[in-house]
Amino acid sequence: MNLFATFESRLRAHLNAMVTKGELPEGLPLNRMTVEPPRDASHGDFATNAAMVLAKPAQTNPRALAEALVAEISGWDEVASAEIAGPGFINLRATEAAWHDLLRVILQDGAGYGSSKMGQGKPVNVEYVSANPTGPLHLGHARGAVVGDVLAALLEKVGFDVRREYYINDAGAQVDVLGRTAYARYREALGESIPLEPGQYPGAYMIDCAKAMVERDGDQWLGRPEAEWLPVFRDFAIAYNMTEVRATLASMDIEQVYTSERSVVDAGGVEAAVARLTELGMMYRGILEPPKGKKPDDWEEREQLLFRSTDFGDDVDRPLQKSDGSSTYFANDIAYHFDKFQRGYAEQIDVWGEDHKGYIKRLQAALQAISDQQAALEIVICNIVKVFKNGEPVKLSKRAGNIITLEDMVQEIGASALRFIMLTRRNHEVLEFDIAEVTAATKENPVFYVQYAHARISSALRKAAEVFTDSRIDDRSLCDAEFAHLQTHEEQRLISAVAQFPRLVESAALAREPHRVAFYLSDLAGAIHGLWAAGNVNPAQRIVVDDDLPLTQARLALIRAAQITLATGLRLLGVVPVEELRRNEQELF
RNA sequence: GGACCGUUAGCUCAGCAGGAUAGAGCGAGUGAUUCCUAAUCACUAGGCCACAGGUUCGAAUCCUGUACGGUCCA
Repeated sequence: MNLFATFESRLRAHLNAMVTKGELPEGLPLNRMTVEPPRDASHGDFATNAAMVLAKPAQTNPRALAEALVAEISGWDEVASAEIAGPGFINLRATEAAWHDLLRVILQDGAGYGSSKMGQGKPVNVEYVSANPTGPLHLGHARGAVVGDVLAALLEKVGFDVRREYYINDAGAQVDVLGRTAYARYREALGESIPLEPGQYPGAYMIDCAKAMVERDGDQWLGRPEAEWLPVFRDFAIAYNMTEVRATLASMDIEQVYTSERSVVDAGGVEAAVARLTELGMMYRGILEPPKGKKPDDWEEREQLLFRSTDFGDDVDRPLQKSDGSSTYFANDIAYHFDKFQRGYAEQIDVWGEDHKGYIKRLQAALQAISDQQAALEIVICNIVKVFKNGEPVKLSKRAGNIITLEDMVQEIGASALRFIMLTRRNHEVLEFDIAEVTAATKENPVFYVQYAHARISSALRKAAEVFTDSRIDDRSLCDAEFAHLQTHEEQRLISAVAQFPRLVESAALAREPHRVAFYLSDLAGAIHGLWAAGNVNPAQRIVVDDDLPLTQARLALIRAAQITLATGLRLLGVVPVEELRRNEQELF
C-alpha cells in the first residue's frame, strides 16, 4: 500500500473526470503532477503541486483550480483535511484511520511491503561485474557488484522480470597472455626458472593455478609447441580464475548468469552483427581523421570498416575491424549486446567502472542502431573506491602485489557491512571508507546504526513477550490493536517514515540509484532511535508499558511495521538484518 | 585538442521528475541514563547551493558560458 500513489491516482482520475465534463481542457500535462511529502512536516502529510502545474495549460489561475480540487479532495475517506498553501500547493492530512490501515497492511504483507507492479513483468537485463577472467576480484569490483545486484533487486521489487548477467571476456589477446603466464608458471612448477615477460600476470594465484595444472596433466605439456598448449592453458586458467570469481561473488550472495564472449564469437555473433548493421546501411569503408591535439607519431591513414556511430550521437565513427581483418573489441561487444537483444532484452543496463566512461556513447549508439531503435542501453557508472585503515590510505598497487582481494575484504568486514558501505555514496562519486569505521559500534557507522535500530525492536518484542505472557503479540494479532493509542510526535514521525518506503523503492529503481535505499534506511533508523529515546526520558512513552496492554499492543504494531520495513529494505541491499548486537563480540554483524 | 563526471555548512555528504523557510552526520555549545542495549536521543549555532547569464509563476535542481578538481580518448 502506497498512500502517495493512492492519492495521486485518485487525483488523476478526478482531473480526467473534469476534462470529460468539460470543466478542464484536454491534453493537460498530468505527468508533471506529483504527490510528495512536504518539505516541512508541519504543512501536512502530503502535498501536491497539481494546481500550480496545471493552472496555465488549463487557462486558469492556481488558486481557482486549487479551490476546486480541495473541494473534491476534502471528501475523500482517507483525508482529514486539505488546504491551499503558499503559491498554490494543496496540503493534505490523512485521517488516523488511513495511517492505521497502512500499519495493518504492512503487518499482513510482511516482506511484500513496498513491492509494486510498475514494471509490468517487462524483461530487463542487468549486467555487472564482468571482470576479466585473468585474476581474482579486488575491492574495485565490489562497488559495481553491489550496485548492479541491488539495482537488479530493486527492479524485481517493482515488477520487472530481471536477468542478472556476467559477461566473461574470454576471447582476445588478454586471455592468450593469461595462457602464456599459466604455461610459464607451469614450467616453473616443474623445476625450470622462467622469468615472466612484461605484461604477463605476476600474481601468486597463477602459481596455484599452474600447480593445479600439474596435478591434472603432469608434465605432458613440456617441450610442445605453443600452438598445442596455448588453448589448453588458456582455457584452464580462465576456468580456474572464474571458479574463484564465482566463489567470491557467492560469498557476497551474488548469483548471476554467465555469458562467454567466446561462445558469442564462435556462434558467429560478430558476423551476424556486422551483417545486420550493413543491412541497415550503418557500415562503410573509410578513413578516420587523426585525433586533434594529441597526434600520435605512428598515425597512418588507412581504410577501415567503420560503423556510423555518429548517426546516434557518438563523436566519431568507430572501426569494427582492425587492419588485419580481425574484429575489434567493440565489434565483439556489439555482438554481445545484440545477442541480449535477440534473447528478448530491449531494456539493458550495464554497470561499468569509471574508466570505461568514454565507451558509453559508442555502445549505446550501436545497440540503438542494430536494434533499429527497438532497444536501449543504459549505463550506470561506478566511480573508484579508496580504502583507509585507521586513517592511513591503503595503497592498491598491482606491482607491489598488495592488492586487496574482494575475498579478503569479505573476510575482514563481512558481506553485509561491505554491501551496505558500497551504497553510502552516489555511484558516480568517489567512495572512501575506513575499514576501522565500518566495523565500529558507533552511530558514525551507518551499518551499525541501522542494524542497531532493527535489533532494538527485536529487544522490545522480547521484553513484551516476557511481560505479557498470555497475550498474543504476533503480527496477526497486532492487526487488531487499538491504533488510536498512537499519538506522540515520535510515533507519528515513525509512521510517516514507514509510509515513504514504497515510493522510495520505486524512485530508486527508476532513477537507477540504489544508494537511495541506504540513505532512506538511515533516516528510518533515526526515527526508530528517536522513538526509543523518548521512552528513556518519559516512561509513559516506553514501548512496553507494563500495566497497559492495549497501548503496548498499538506500539508493538507500529515498531513491527517499522522493523518489517527496515528488514525489507536491508534485504533489498543484500544485508542480513540482525536480531541482536553484543558489545563485546568481535563480529557484530 | 575533445568527451564525460563533479563543485551544497568548518569537515564528510543527502537533496527524490524544477516547488514553500536548502537537510543529515561529524566537529562546536547545552541538556537527557534507578528504566526494553545512552552503542542512543533532544535542542542551539553554522550556507550568495563555485561564478556569470538564460528559461518560468518559481531554479541547488533545466540550458549556455567561465573557473577549479577528477576520469577517459585508434
